[in-house]
Amino acid sequence: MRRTKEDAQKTYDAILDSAASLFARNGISNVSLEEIAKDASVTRGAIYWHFKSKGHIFDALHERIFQPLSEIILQNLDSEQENPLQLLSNLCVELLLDITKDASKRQTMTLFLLHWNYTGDLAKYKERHLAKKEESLKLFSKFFEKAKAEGNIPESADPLFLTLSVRCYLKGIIIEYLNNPDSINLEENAQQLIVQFFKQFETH
Amino acid sequence: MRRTKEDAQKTYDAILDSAASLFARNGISNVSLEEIAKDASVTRGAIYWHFKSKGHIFDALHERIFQPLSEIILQNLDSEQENPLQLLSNLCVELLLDITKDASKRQTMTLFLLHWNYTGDLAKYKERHLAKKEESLKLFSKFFEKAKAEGNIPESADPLFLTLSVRCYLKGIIIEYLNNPDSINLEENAQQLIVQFFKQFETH
DNA sequence: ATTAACATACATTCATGTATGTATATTGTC
DNA sequence: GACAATATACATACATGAATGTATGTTAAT
Repeated sequence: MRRTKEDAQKTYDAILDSAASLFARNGISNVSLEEIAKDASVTRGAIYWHFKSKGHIFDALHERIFQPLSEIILQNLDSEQENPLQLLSNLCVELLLDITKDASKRQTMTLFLLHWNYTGDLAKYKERHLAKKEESLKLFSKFFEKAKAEGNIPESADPLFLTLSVRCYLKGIIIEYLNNPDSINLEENAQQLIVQFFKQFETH
Repeated sequence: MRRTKEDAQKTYDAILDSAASLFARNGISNVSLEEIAKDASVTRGAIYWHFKSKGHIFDALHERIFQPLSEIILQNLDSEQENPLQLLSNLCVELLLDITKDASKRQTMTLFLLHWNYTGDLAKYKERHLAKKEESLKLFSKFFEKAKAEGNIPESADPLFLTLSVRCYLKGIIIEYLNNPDSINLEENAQQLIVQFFKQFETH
């Protein structure tokens, strides 16, 4: 039953898709390879052909996801139209709205914000994954550096510190939403949540 | 080997202590009853005597924890000394500092903010636990209601909405800290993180 | 005497990993 | 361009271990 290379790529993707969906719903350690296989309409044999273990699947998912994220941020950073704080604010709002619309991204977020848990088998990936997250999140501080350069925030402000603040706020909102979507109507309130938050940066 | 009632209570507590510690470190489904038993210096027999299952232990932990939390908030709410926004701000700072100091509270937070995951066996507890969290978190809005009554925030502001915002921010900070403590120096920065955040509520 | 508070032993299930089978794409050779 | 040789892309079968739940044994408090 040997398949063509394209076929193989398809099953590879199907396995990752199923894994992402199941991991997000049930948590990594509550999902068996058998479940993933069934969901992807293959057997465990196929999974073990493409991946060494469940941990390896998890690692592959991380790869597939964090590449695009950094690129989006960089793209936004490049556009020089408005003032950087406004840009960052808009980016945050879009990110939140995106999650409500795109099920795949929602799964991803759920997986890496809620069900991460790097114990046992997954321990070996922790450092590398954290490093990658750090790297992409550091891009956020560029917005504040620009804002500082243009005088939109006071000289005394520390870009890294403000970045941390935004990160935590965003993370909190997203996690709250993923945890129980009924508690926030993100589609309605994302805009206001962010705008209200950014008022703390107004110079007066 | 029948023990006295006090002895029984001690092993009951020891089991919960061990479970909290191990659950927080490794995630609920990555901890076996055998591990808990060993850590508590008993056998699985003792655990099955006191609890029906691992899920039941989890549920008992939830009980043991969320009672005190509500009480703390209510206590703070009662003191009428300063303006309510200042009170809330201080409460938030203290809560953050507390987590850095008190290992037990840190475990609790880790367990219920990070490793919650109500799937399979735990599904039956989800609704009740969420309701209890909702209840205790709604107390936060009382601060904003007071602030509104005293004219510290504009008439147009919605207490529930502002509460949501604070909740998300706090949650984000705590989770970021629990996730990797190296990324935030909470002991140093808690104060500033909160003060900066509360600037958005200043009327000007 | 009875039952509470466990400890021990066992039976079962489930997930993982590996070994093996197999059909077909692909590659090299003429 | 036909044909064999080989590696690929899986499926199937099995072996192992770990975790759970339960049944039963034991001891001392009540």
